Amino acid sequence: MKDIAREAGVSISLVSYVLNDKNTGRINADTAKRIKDIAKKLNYQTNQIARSLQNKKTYTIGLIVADISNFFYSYIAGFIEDEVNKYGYNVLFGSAYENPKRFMDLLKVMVSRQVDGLILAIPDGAEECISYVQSLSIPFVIIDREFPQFKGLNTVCLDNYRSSEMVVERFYELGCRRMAAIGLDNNLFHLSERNRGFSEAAAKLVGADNVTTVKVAENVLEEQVENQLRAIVYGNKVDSICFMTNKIAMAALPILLSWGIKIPQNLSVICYDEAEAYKLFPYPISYVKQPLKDMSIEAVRFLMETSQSKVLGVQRFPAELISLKGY
Amino acid sequence: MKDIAREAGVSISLVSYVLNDKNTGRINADTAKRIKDIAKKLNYQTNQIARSLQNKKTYTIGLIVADISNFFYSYIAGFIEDEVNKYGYNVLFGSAYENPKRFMDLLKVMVSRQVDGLILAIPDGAEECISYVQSLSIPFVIIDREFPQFKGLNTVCLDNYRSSEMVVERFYELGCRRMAAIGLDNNLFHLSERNRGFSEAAAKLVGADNVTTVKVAENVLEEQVENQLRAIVYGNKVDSICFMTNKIAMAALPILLSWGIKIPQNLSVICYDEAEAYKLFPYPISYVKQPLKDMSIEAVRFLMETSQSKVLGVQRFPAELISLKGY
DNA sequence: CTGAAAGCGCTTACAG
DNA sequence: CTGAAAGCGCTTACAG
Repeated sequence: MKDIAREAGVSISLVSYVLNDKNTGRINADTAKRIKDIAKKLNYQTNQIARSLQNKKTYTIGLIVADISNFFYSYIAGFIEDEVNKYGYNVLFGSAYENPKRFMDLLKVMVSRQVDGLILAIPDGAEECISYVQSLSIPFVIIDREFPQFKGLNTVCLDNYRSSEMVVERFYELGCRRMAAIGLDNNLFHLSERNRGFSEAAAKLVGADNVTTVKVAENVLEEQVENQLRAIVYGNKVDSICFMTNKIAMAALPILLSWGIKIPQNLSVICYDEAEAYKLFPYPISYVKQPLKDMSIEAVRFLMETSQSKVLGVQRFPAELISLKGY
Repeated sequence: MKDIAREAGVSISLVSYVLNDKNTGRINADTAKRIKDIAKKLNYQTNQIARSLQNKKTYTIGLIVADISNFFYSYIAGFIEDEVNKYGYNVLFGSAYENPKRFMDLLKVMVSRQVDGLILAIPDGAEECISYVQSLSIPFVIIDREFPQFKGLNTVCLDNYRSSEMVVERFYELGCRRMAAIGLDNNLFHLSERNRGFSEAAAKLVGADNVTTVKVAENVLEEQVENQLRAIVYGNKVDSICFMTNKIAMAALPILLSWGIKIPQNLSVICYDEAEAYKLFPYPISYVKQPLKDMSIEAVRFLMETSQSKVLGVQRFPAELISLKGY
């Protein structure tokens, strides 16, 4: 800006006004044009750092996901990026890998970088991070997960309870009367709700004796999925099974395939989350689709309009049950 | 910092020195401890924006990929994030969606945000962006793609020519004598090299008459893949086919499946890029694995050590041919 | 219609 | 061992 001012023979202030289209009414049109031309000639790009320091606004949204290389979060990241761009914002991202300490570190980095808002997928066991982020004056919204023990959190997530009720209802329509679900063994509330929705709806429709629900640990997922699957399919002789997360589905489906189990003749299967991979599976896979785009848009919209300090509360989005090849 | 200084009864300068562990030798240990304690009590986080303005260093790397929701780039993004974190840096990312204008806009945003380095997957037709980024004083490295018409570019990519030679050699070992490849119809050099490597190696081994190579347009990929596949498989009666990008593979495999084609009995198939999805395919899929982690690490390493203004040149990483279920 | 000045929150060379 | 001062590149209220 100093260079532009010198070359145009005006003050830095004036350059600033012109380049930001402020005070346009009172500025000589010729001078304005001259300044703009020089700026273009010099290939001037605002130093956003300096501007941010003055404005106390960085036009940056911090996004902390569990793992950017997981397609669930990379989809979300893509939608969020597209959406914040519409408002002239950019995304600073980080993966916490479900690690509370790493999450806290990322949070502090985002804070020190003065992000204007945060979108957070908070890991299991990071409750103290919630208190911390609440103590900040940065607007934030929690995505995908729920923490009901904290009041007044702005949250965008799936209606998890209802989503697994839908799964059960579909199984029932298909004539299934012995249902199973494999879920993840952790304390994340949204996953408990999924499990609860399944168990309660299934018990009501076919009786608790005909419902099997098991949980597998994340760190030995492959191995436990195989063992549990064997017990459920060959032991309990169920006619339907729901994989409650996409990772479980990706571990379980190849095993069913290797056992020569036919879907849906031998077993009805419904998975959570949309995956391009289902296209490569030789049997039709129904799945619970989360409206990730709508959820992302809502999260961003809230942050952008939060200056009016509105409250979002917990927004639970309805799931959609998709039948890939119609069953 | 002002608050800390006031509470500690010292100057802001001193607080700065202590918090940054500078001049440690000359500072009273007690004073230092007192300042650090107060900082902790006040939950002080440096304002990186102010620091960056002064230091002319933002500790931010700009990453522009084609599409963050594509697993190829989300893997890269994950690796790059992990790696830059080791140096105390963060990642500002953007997806250009293969659109040169969008790419240029993202580039300018990154510039105005004073990123310390750039990692770029430059789209087809964005050559003028290269001149632009070269005119800047920001170190940058191109990832995945090559632009040989520009000299002195620092590039990290696959040894694409050699990779498809390997594919051909594998087909040949398997006894295949009529080979085909489906590639993408654009001008990206790295993809041409893949195609060229395939054509030349195949012509040498089985004669040009026994080699079919076709290209499909990105925007009507699904449809063209189906048509080309029909012509190749039923018309040309090839015994082996290589899908030159992961998108082509994801479009083609379900079609082969629906036609009841058995792999490798009826047709040998090799795809580009590692995809979790292959696990769900009922036949073994061999694929060309790019060492994305090594490539990401190298790109970051170069940026971090570029202060010594070294030259990287074009680093071509060797591909690995993976047989999922050994064929 | 335009400019001088203060200030955003830091860092650091310099003086004491 | 510590502090006053200048400055990073902008913005904006104020004066003229």
